[in-house]
Parts: sequence; C-alpha cells; structure tokens
Amino acid sequence: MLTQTMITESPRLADRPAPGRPPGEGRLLGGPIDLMGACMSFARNEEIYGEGEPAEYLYKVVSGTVRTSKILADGRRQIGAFYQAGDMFGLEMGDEHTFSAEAITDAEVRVIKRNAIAALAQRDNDVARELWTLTGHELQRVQKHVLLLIKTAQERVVGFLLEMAQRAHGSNEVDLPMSRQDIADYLGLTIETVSRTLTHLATTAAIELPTSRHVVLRNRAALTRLNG
Amino acid sequence: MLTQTMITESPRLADRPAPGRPPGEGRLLGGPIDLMGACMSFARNEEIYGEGEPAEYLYKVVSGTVRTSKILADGRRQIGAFYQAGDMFGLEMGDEHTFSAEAITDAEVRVIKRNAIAALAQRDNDVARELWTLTGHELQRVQKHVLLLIKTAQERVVGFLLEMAQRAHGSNEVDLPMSRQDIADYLGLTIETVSRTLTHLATTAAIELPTSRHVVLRNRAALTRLNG
DNA sequence: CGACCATTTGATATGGATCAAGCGATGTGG
DNA sequence: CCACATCGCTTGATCCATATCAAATGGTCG
Repeated sequence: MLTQTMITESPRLADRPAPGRPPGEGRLLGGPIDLMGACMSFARNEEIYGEGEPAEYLYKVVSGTVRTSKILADGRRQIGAFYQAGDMFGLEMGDEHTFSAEAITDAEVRVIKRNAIAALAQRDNDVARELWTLTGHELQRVQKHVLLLIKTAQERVVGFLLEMAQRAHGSNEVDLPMSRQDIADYLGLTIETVSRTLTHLATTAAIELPTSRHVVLRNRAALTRLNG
Repeated sequence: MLTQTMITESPRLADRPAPGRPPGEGRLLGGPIDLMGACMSFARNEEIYGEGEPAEYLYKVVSGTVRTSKILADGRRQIGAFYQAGDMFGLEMGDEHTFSAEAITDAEVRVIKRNAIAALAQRDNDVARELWTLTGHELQRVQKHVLLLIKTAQERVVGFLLEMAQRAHGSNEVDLPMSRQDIADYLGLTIETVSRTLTHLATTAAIELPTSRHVVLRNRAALTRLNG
C-alpha cells in the first residue's frame, strides 16, 4: 500500500504575469459567474495552485484537463477529480486549498476572484444559489467517488471509463488525457493493475485500445454489467 | 468482495403519527433553521427515510445516532456517514434521497419541511448561507472519507477511531453506538478485519476495549502515527 | 539514432476476504 | 429462575485479488 506517484515535477507558479482579459468567453451556458474573470493558460503539468495555499480564486476550465490531488504523509497521492471544459473547481469552504490543482494537458482556465464573487453573492441571490449548486454538484461527485473506491479493481476501472464516456456526451470514443498513474491514483489502484485491467477488457472485447490514451467502448451492456 | 450486510430489518415508516411540537429545543447554537421543525422519535434500527424516496424534509439529530446507507446492486452496503446530536442530514441537491437513513440507537430527530426552508432562504440570506455551509461541510466530510478509503485496513480503523474521538469533544473515551458491521461498511472492510484490527490495537496497547462498544484511546501518538 | 518516459507484461508476495467455528451477552419462554 | 435460542463479536485456517518487484516494449523528442 505504498509507492504510487512520489511526485515528479510541478513548476512553481502563482506569481506569474498578470492574467489578461477573457479570450474564449461565454462557453457553456451558466449563471452570472460565467461572465466574470480573466483567462489564463497553463502548460502541461503546470501547477495551478498548491495544497495549503490561500484560496483566493475560483476557476473554470475553458479548454484542456485539470486534476486536483493531495499528497499524503507517506508520499501516496490521491487524485480528487478530473475537470474538463465547462467544469469549475477550486471552490473551498475554508480559506485554504485542501487539494492542489495541476494542468494535465495544456489548458486555459478562467480565474475569478473569490471576494468578487462573495461580494456579488451578498446582493444577488442567483449568484449565491449558483455557488451552492456548484458545491452540491461537487458533493454528488465525491459521493460517487466513494462508491467507486469500495469496489473491485475491474469495477473501478469500468466505472471510470463509463464516467469518462458520459462526460464525452455519451460517446463510445473516449480520450484519456491523463496518464495511467493519474487513473491509478484516482481509483486507489496501482498503475499495473489499471494497465492489466484495461488489457483484459480489451481481450474480452468489451473495449478497444487503438492507443493507450484512446478507448473505444465496444460493449456497453457488458461494461454496465461489470460495473457492479 | 461480496457479502457484507445483506440487510436485516427496517420497519416501514414515513406514514406515522403526526410529529408533535419540539420538546428538546434549541440544542447546539445555530442559525434560523435551528428554530424550525418538529421533533420525532425513532426506535433503534428504524428507517427514517429510504433511498429513492422524495426528499421532503431536512433532519437534525437531537439525540442518538443515525446512519445513512446505500445498498448496491449486488447486496453490498455502503455507509455514507454517522450523524450524532447537533448534526444535520438528509439535505439533497435533487429531489430524491440518494441514501437511506436509519436510527442506529433510539433517536430523536428534528424534522424540517424542505419547502419551508426553501421559501425562507429565498428571502433570508442567512438561511441560504446556512444551507450552503451545511452542504460544504458535508463535502469536506465526504472528501475525508475518500482519503480513508484508500488507506490500509489498520489506517482506516485508526482513522475512524480518531474521527469518533474528535466528535466526542476530543475525549479519549469513545462510545461506539454502531455495530462492527456498520463500521465495516463505513470503512469498506469486513467485520472480521475490523474486529481483528481492534484486537490488535488493544494487544499493542494503543487502545483499550473495556467492552466491544467502548474504546479508550491509550496512546494517541501511536495512533496518530498509525493513521498514515 | 539514441535517450527517455509511459505503458505493458511477467513472477512472486501479501493483506484482507472468505469460510468456519467458538464464545459471551441478552432476551424469551417454560 | 433457569435453559435455550439468538445475536454480535472474536478467533482460526485458507484463499485470492491486488500490490510489489522486475524487465521488456513502444512511442516521442532531441
């Protein structure tokens, strides 16, 4: 129960050239919060914020994929979630980030000052409601994550694939922007187990693996069954 | 990865004599929501609401302990949380309960109509904020739960004990109102593993087990270390 | 082409599940 | 009030899923 990722890199940031004005604006319908903030770019593997840093901003993915993660005392890493275009992340109840966030691919992220939102929510019920809804969705997501973590390795991997497919508007063609290590740390498994399980699913024709980062779901019925 | 609790009993309820007026009122300081609702009593093992039922109420534990749980397709049970005096539960984003709730011990629960709160929150920012805060705390709780579930059996059990101790205002004397099966289903372990781990902790003098439902934390330092 | 990194594959070890008793409390009926 | 059934918990023996250790393969970038 050790090893997993022992951290590789993570370019320091936070102090960076001031963010410019919103380029890719208005993506994904949403409330007033969608109209706020500036857009920033992050390179693959760049840290967006670190665990324990003051949570000054709220973030929305414009393009690319972001992961949140936490390094445990003994070096194990747990991934909290993967965020893709349209997803918001970084909202905290306290004033510190309890996870860190890194760009998995090159990514554009809209960055919104927390106290700006707080001020707005004070006066505007819709904004307040939007924040609550966001928190509620996160809660549901994490609850599903708990249900994944009590299952067998195969069920976890299948659950993950179905989750990714669902996000890709239900398509059977799923792109995996994250590494096997990321998947493993999300599912509480080792990289080897993830790899073997995928290979096995391919062998049994439930999925196809044209490349290691691209999955085709071939037999939904079988996958749904394997999902437990 | 099967067995675990196959459900035992669960007296139907919902349709019950109309709840009376609040007897034990005003426990635990809180916002406006604390002043609302009627008090109901539930017997040990009685169901408070079922998975999939319309979420018409919000609940607050006055006395006793409540668990929320979910039965998976194959019969496995996952416990979402244990709630004790002062804790609120049953708040849902959708309009159905995603878990069921049962009284672990005889319990008194304050029951507040959801649409009453919703109406209030519409006008009163403090109420709205209180709902958001509640959701946020649940989120933090579930996130901690995820971190528990990726650990070893011993770490999970120790983490659970420390969590229970913390709730008992940090005392070293911890009462466990729930069965070994409940603990196992909360931690994603079997009853045997929970039992063995507790025995082992007692053997190594980290804890004492005067009775199976009462634990004394003897060596916090050791426990904290074992917590990972 | 060669170095590096991600992924796969293979061999072995092990933590926790499973199967199976045993034991101590609690409660019930005789 | 005691005998017995029941229930929750513990303990023991064995098995198996997944981790661990190790190496080969393949893809990418200089």
